[in-house]
Amino acid sequence: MHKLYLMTRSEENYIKTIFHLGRKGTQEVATNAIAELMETKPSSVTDMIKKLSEKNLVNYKRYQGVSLTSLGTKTALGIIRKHRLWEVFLVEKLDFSWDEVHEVAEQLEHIKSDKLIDSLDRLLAFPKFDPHGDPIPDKNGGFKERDRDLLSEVPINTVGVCVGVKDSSATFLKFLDKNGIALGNQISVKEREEFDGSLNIEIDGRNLQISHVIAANLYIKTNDEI
Amino acid sequence: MHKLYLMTRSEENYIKTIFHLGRKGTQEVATNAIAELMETKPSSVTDMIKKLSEKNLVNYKRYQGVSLTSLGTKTALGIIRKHRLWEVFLVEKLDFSWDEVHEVAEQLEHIKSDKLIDSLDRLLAFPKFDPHGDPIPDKNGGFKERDRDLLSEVPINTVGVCVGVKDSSATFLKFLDKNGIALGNQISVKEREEFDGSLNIEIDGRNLQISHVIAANLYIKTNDEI
DNA sequence: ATTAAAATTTAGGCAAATCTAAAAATTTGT
DNA sequence: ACAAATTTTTAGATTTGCCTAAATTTTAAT
Ligand SMILES: [Mn+2]
Ligand SMILES: [Mn+2]
Ligand SMILES: [Mn+2]
Ligand SMILES: [Mn+2]
Repeated sequence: MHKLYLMTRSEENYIKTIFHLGRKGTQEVATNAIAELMETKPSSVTDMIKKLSEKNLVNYKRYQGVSLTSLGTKTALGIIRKHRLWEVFLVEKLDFSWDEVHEVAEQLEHIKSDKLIDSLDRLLAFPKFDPHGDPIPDKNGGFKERDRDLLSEVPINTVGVCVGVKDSSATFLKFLDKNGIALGNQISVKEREEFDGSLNIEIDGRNLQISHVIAANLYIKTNDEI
Repeated sequence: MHKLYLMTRSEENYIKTIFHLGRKGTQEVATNAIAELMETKPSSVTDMIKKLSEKNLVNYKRYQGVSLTSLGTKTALGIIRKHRLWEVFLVEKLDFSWDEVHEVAEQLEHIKSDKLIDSLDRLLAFPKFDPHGDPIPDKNGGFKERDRDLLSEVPINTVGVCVGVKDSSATFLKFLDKNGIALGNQISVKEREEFDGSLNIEIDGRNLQISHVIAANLYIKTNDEI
């Protein structure tokens, strides 16, 4: 029934991009937004959208943007599941660092084999999150965003654990490495500088001053939950 | 220097096919042979050969067939290395059976990342042979064909170990499974039926009658070496 | 040595995925 | 409300990899 298996790599990349853009706003996804994220031209996007629409992967009305159908969403989740499982594999089994995995996972996510990905899942002991703290959809596409907050938005004296990054560019991740910030670290927010929004935090015992930009790209899971 | 990295999947598949066809005979590889193995048309092969020739991957003179250049050979060995390492991975780490790995490896062999393949090599403890008994080229493309003989061609009373298959189609491999024939098995040749070339062998203690066709697709490493 | 057969290449086309430039629709600003 | 700016789509090319059909070259058979 689902001919997901005869999708081209390009089609898969469009679907994935539309999924990511669609998550944030509740609006339809704009042609230009897709083009920008995929580093292609709007006219190319329009062409592809028409094809995806034919295949019932997206809802599309001219000039009105696109959204994924349920089939499209399912497809996107399948690709994201593969991407993130491969990222875990690279870190856990092949000793890649978290700033090296994305590029390779971009290739591996297009490998077609249900058995492969389910076996990989088992080998990795069914991980729930990837190396950047992003949730991994299960076999049926089910996944729960973890309850978490940007470090830049929690009140002073909040205590919690670093559970993810918003920006997962290699540049940012290497910066975090250099400053000894990693997922799993205990963090408490000591002070917020009103002038520039920088934070004084305690992380794994050490004191550290981080800019607002950094804080706005770190997710924390606070201890004070119900 | 080597722009191996900007080869398309199609180019890589042609190079790999030319390598495999070139191994056997010492002759140039024929256009039609490539077309048949790749299930494409001779005219398509000619088109691609021209492109590969431009890129200095094959030697080509019109109507005279092709052969790999040293760059082409190096490229082929790189792809074969990846293919076979992935096959080992699938069997050793993901519990695939030896008849299931080839199709997936056909996809995985095109993933571009030196770090990935070298780490995989390490994870697998630098295997020398793939699940079908074929040798795995090392990082530098060096590899030695194991000294072995077709079961159909050794004399009566030869004793040895089953080390490989010539035909590695799923059909043949499943047949071997069904008859309890696996790599590593001790084999001794008891009798050869002149009429049809079938063999009476002892394999891991059991007696078994196998047809000439089967024997002609099983490699044995004999015990009587220097 | 010719002729017939087979192998290979060329010529011309097609589909996918991209692009540039121009046209059309929508949104924004006053 | 209406012109200007922006966004999106269309039109027409290009590249890659493939195809069919026809022409060319090589090989095999008499
Ligand atoms: Mn990633
Ligand atoms: Mn990730
Ligand atoms: Mn194989
Ligand atoms: Mn193999």
